[in-house]
Amino acid sequence: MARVTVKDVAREAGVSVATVSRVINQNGRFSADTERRVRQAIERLGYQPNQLARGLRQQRADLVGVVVPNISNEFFSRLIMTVQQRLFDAGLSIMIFNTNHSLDMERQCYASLAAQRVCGVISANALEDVRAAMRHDVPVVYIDRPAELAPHVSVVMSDNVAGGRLAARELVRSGCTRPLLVSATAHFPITEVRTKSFADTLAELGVFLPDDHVLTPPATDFAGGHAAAEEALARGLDFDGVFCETDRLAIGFMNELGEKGVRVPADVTVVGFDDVLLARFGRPPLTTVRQSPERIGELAAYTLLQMVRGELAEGRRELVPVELVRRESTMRGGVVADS
Amino acid sequence: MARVTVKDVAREAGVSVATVSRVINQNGRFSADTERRVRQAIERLGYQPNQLARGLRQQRADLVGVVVPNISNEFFSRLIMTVQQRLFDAGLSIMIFNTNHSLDMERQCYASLAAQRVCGVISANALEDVRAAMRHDVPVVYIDRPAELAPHVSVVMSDNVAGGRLAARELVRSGCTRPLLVSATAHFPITEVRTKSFADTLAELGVFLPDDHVLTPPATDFAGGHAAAEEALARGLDFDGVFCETDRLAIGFMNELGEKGVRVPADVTVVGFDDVLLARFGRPPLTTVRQSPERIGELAAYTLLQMVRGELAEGRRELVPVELVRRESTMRGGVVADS
DNA sequence: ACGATTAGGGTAAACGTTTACTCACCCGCG
DNA sequence: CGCGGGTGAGTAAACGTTTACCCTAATCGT
Repeated sequence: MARVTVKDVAREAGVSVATVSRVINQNGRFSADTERRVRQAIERLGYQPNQLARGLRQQRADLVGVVVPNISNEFFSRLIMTVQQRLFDAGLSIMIFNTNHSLDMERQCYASLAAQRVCGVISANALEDVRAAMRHDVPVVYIDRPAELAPHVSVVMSDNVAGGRLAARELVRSGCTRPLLVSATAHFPITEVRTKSFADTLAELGVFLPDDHVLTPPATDFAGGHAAAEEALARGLDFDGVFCETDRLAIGFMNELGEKGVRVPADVTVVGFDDVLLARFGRPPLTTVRQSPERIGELAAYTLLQMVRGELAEGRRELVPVELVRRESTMRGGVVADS
Repeated sequence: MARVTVKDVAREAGVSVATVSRVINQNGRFSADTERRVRQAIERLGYQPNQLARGLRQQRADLVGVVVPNISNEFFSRLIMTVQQRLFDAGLSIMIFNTNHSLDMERQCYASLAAQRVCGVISANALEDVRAAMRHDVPVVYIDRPAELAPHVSVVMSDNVAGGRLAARELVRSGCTRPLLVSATAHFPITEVRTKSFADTLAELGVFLPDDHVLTPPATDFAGGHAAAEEALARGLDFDGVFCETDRLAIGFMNELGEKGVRVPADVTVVGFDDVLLARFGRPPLTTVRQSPERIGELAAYTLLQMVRGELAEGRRELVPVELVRRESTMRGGVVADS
């Protein structure tokens, strides 16, 4: 299986390599007849341009780096799927890196991306400045990071202020007067904004959130929620409503409540954040603030494309709206499943 | 930020480019003193070798392609995390593609990987022959695909025969005499093996699985399980135990049963497959056949590395053991949460 | 003492593209 | 009829590495 190069195609089509290149990239001039001959030759030989050579010549690869803290978090995997789809359609491949929330790993990722001469980077929950780390002024889109805008630096994130407010209002609406907060800030700094907005809104509504009603479990997944519920019950905290800053926290929390005979929503109402697939199919179905990784990914990809093409000089900031999805976990008067 | 090349390093260190290259790649000969000078120069200039140029020269990139059907499936995301970690440690970057179970998309992925001149491919649940599609005899590790071995072609998968048997035995042990099967074969051809082994074992144990007790929902996630349970109840099927070929199917199934007042495990016992994170924290905690994407990923990465380095001529087949994790969903005599 | 070997390192070709320069030709216009 | 401009296409340089080949000096064996 000898590799077929542009030279072979040129010979086969009876033209020069320059012409072949021009046809492939649709720039420069060539006659319709020549184009046909070249395309036929490409087809016949099964030619595939060597991206390495192309990248070397153009001083950048048709490749973008995507850096996320935890790919097995549904938010990020869904984000990646849309980003990949959109960029693929634009002829770009993506290179995904997982940092495990580690700064060290993040640095290594940026180094690797720099070595690959990627033409752009999308970084979610970045702990560090990408361009500084890469020593290269490649376009960057930050997701869920409060970075300053700059030329070639954009930011996309959910409207966490609105999110926190929606959660607080829904909890109060469901009759909650003694709230509890399960925080995710330890792993996701951005959620600090949610927390603040949630607390502020509660205060506005005249509901008090005591300091010891703020739990910060060691993880933000089911196990974390489970642990938080255990702790709340063990410490004998008096609460009738919970805001978990992540659906997985909320689901773990609810399940542990169930184990201990505390009923949701009868005894405690619960609001999550994200709207993961399971939120709808859990028991009870979870009321949550939906953020759309698809929409965020779409915007990130679109923005990056613009920057890569030089169509966007200044960098932009996008705040993606969130929406409350009301389900059983906050429906006090609603249907409570069996039991 | 002008790119610094090997030439700059050579000048800075007072040696030739060849020497710099030799030091970086640790081949050829050079004195300890020279090495020190070169390393210092690299450090001072912040030099990072251009992977594109390197790849072009060596006729292959230090890059491996990873192709999966659905990255937001926990099995695959965990698989990817270990693969990435292992290969990264070996100096390789990975390029992930998501096919959405689409043959068309899969073909495009292989084409893209061929264009990138990757040095290896790991493909999970492949629908097609990778090397044929790539027109290039790059080393390949298939995951969960019953491919024929060949030079540079290896296969890693869970022991689905044992898995199906474990599930059947556990269901029968839990007292099930009227089993139900929720299949995933429509999306994951490999699970046909599970199905067969499950059915065979039931037969051996003298338990009959009627044809109309095999459900094949349109999806293999929570929604699919939900739908399957709805269908089973609507059709008035008489069953007291269920094997769902995926944990997500099982969880969706259980939750819908709960909605309808059917108790697990009192009325129906349930066995899943995978052992996703949630299995342990669900209500009730799910008995399941654990397969380890980490172990599979590790093996796949290791095998690919060997093939890439030419240390493994013939291709090998690895069958990764599975294990039964018994939890509440099959514990008839056990503690049943409230209700 | 002298040829053979080895250690250390330099020179330049090659990898497969893209693209800046060319150049030949044709057409239309004065 | 001469000439300017446009059209189509070829030539060759350049991108940043790696490595085959070569050269010099030193070491070693007899």
